[in-house]
This record gives sequence, C-alpha cells and structure tokens, in this order.
Amino acid sequence: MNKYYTITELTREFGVSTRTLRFYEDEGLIHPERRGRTRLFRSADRRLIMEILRGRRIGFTIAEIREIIQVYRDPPGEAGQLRLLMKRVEEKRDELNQKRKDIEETLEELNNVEEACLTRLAEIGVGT
Amino acid sequence: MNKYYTITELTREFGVSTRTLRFYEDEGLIHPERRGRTRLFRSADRRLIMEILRGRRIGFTIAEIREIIQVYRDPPGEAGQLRLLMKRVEEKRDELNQKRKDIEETLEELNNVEEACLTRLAEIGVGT
DNA sequence: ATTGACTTTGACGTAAAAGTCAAATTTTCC
DNA sequence: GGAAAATTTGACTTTTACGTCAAAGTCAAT
Repeated sequence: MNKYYTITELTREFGVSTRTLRFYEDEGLIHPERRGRTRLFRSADRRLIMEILRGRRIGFTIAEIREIIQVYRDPPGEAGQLRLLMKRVEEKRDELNQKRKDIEETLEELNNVEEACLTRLAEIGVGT
Repeated sequence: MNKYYTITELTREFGVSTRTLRFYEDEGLIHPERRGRTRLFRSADRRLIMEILRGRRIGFTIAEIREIIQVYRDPPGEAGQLRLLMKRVEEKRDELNQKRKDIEETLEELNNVEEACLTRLAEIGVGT
C-alpha cells in the first residue's frame, strides 16, 4: 500500500515524457516527494496528473490549470474572493458550453462525411 | 445582395485581428478575392471563417482545419482514399468524444465549486 | 565494483499561432 | 483632389508547451 510511482511508470501510463512531468513540477502544478534527488510520486500526485492532462485535453493553459488546482488547495474564505471566484466559474462554464456545442456540431459533420463516404463506396464498389 | 465584407468588418464580427485573417489566407484556409490589392470577402468566406474559428476553439491545428476544408472542397473518389478518410473520421470522432467527456466532467466540477462557494457565502454572510 | 538502466539538472532549441511595427499603398470622404 | 483612414506587405518578435541534448549522479543487479 501507499506505493510510490517512478517517473517513467507515470510517463508510460499517461503517454507523456519525463520532460513534461518535470515541466509541470517547475510550473508548480505537482510537488512529488524526493528521495535524494529522485522524484517519488504518490497516488495523489498521480490523480493530480490525470486532472492536469484532462485540463490539457480541453485546451486549458498551464496558468489556468494552476489556478484551478490552487482553488482546490486553499479555497477562498472571504466573501469578495468567493464572489470573484463564482464569476470566474461562470465564465469558464460559458466557455465550456460553447466548446461542447462546437464539438457536437463537428461530430454531426463527421457523421455526414462518413455517410457520404459509405454512399460513394456503395456507388463505386458495386462489385467490390 | 452578394455583398462584400471588408477585412475589418469581419475582424470586428469575430473578434480576431487582421493579422489572423491574413495568416489564414497565407495558410491556404481562405481565398478572398481582390480588387487591386485589397481583399474582398464574400459570405462564403465569412462562413468558412466561422468554421475555422470553431475548429480553433475545439483545439484543431491549422493543418487539421486545412485538411478538413480540403476534404469538403474535393472529396476523394477512389475507394482506398475513401476508406482512409473514414478511418481518419473515426479517429477524430474518438478524440472529440473524449474531449466531450472531459468537458462534461469539468462542468460538473465547476458546479461543485459553485455550490461550495454558495454554501460558504451563506455561512459567512448570515447578515450580509 | 562495474555494467547498464534510469534520473536529474540546466541550457538551448523548436513549432504553432499569432502580435507588433514600419513603410508603402489604396480607398474614402468631404 | 487632397487629407485622413484603412489596408497591405514583410520582417521580426512573442508566448506556450514542451523537445533535445550533454554531463553528471544514482541505483540495482551481476
């Protein structure tokens, strides 16, 4: 239990390079422990990496990902800060809703392209 | 009817710079007409720009967008090409489905953050 | 104790997608 | 038809997110 992951274990699992994980550490996104110089990743780090990569896939910048992580690490306590955060959440939600719409439209187009391909194949390859 | 758009009309409408539209032209994504040196955009160009920007929002590269546009411009006729295209469509679909899932998860998290904010605000600001 | 695999650090490089700036046209508007 | 505003071109710069070495350190196993 409470196993450590080596850096290459994680790079293999997630299909990223060691450079990428070191970069995320330099950028303050993760803070693996050290034995001597060697980085030791706990499963909490591993989960964090999963979230970072999810953020990356949907086009968040490093700065945005860091911001999100920090909100989780120490949520604001003061009312003004809370309201500010809620406004930022609203904005992100709008952005993501737009993106989801874009994706759905594009998926539909892909369906059309595929159908067109099938139709054309049927036309051509009557005897194929 | 059959109006021309100037470059700045379009930059204002879409919130991009002239540099961006010129860049898209250099990259072969759009081909506005010319009167002398001045670019004249037709509504077909305008629609194409909308599609380009949608592609951009969901994280497609210029190269990918160009590829998509070209498929629309001249769809492949040969069976091998058609099958290849269908494979690429499959891959894109997988990618987009993953992205949609990522977005939905993130939207849920945003909901949680917002609720936490509201709860906290209620705790603090009993008399606010 | 040596080989070989892995890891770290640091410096420099790179590709994509524009931004910026200057100079030369061009167009528009009165 | 001439000033002001808009547009073009070209060159150079910037930012982000890593990639690519090179050199040195570390660890495990033989």
